[in-house]
Amino acid sequence: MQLTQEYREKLDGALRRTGQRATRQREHIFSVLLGKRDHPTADEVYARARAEMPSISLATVYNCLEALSASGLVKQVNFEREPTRYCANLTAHAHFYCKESGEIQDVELSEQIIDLLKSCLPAGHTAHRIDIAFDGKCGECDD
Amino acid sequence: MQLTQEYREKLDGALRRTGQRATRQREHIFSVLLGKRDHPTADEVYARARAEMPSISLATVYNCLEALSASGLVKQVNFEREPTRYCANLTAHAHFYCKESGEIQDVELSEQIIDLLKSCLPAGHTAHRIDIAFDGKCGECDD
DNA sequence: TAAATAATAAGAATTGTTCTAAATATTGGT
DNA sequence: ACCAATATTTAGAACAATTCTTATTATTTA
Repeated sequence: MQLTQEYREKLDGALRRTGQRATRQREHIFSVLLGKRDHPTADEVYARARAEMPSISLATVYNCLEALSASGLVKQVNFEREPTRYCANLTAHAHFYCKESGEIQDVELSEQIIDLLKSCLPAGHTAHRIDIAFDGKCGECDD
Repeated sequence: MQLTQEYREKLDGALRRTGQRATRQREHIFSVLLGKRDHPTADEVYARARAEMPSISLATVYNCLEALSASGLVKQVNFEREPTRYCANLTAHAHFYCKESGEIQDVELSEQIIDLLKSCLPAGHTAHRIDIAFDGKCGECDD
């Protein structure tokens, strides 16, 4: 899995802007996330990363995921107390988690509905992030 | 902190309905949550509970909080990877977390907006729970 | 190219939570 | 009220995800 020129520039720029260095490992982890757009845990990213870079360590995977999150290229997704998952979809979206199949899906949200949610906040409060997670049954698992 | 008759009946009924027993410890933990309606972590609940019941153990606190959640009287609230927090507010509401003050506030949501959110789901998907967490600055911390 | 700085690797440490097993409490049937 | 059956509590060990530590290696800057 090679990063296209476009994504490499995006990555280098984003890292530099946040005072971080572009390294082979960070590039590789980014390409792993772009390569299969499910919502892997750090362990899963580690397993996929090792396929092409056997010497990478789990600590480095965490480190890279943190660097990518800090640079704004990757989002961390949490469901209750489960391991953090990572995704490279940067559009405003929520997540749907089907406990039956274990599958996680992105749910696109309009600006409109985000604004509507923000309007529920008490005066003076400013939200710089909104996390929305649905729990339920997906189409396949639903009776 | 004594449970009112009303709340004791609510508790006993809810526990019985979910096949669980009413115990001194569960009553006490419930009263702790009703007594101060912030969003304490298990450790904080433990500290408060011990004030009146010094022999209670942390494992029991976790156990009671789990029993109360299972019975539907208490909600678990998670912010990213932080320790789970517990609250006895059962109305549909979101949470606002101010990282500056550390304060957590309930944000009431209308049925309308919940329905609107549900309507964003792909066909066939049913949500049996929606978690909404705002991150930002609250009125006092905002410039 | 050298010096300064940042990132990596490997494993130890930490944190919040769950598990285990023995002791205790609660419940339902007499 | 009493006994047996079952659930809960306690204390501490175990666990899983993540972070930290330190020496080594890579990247950047001058």
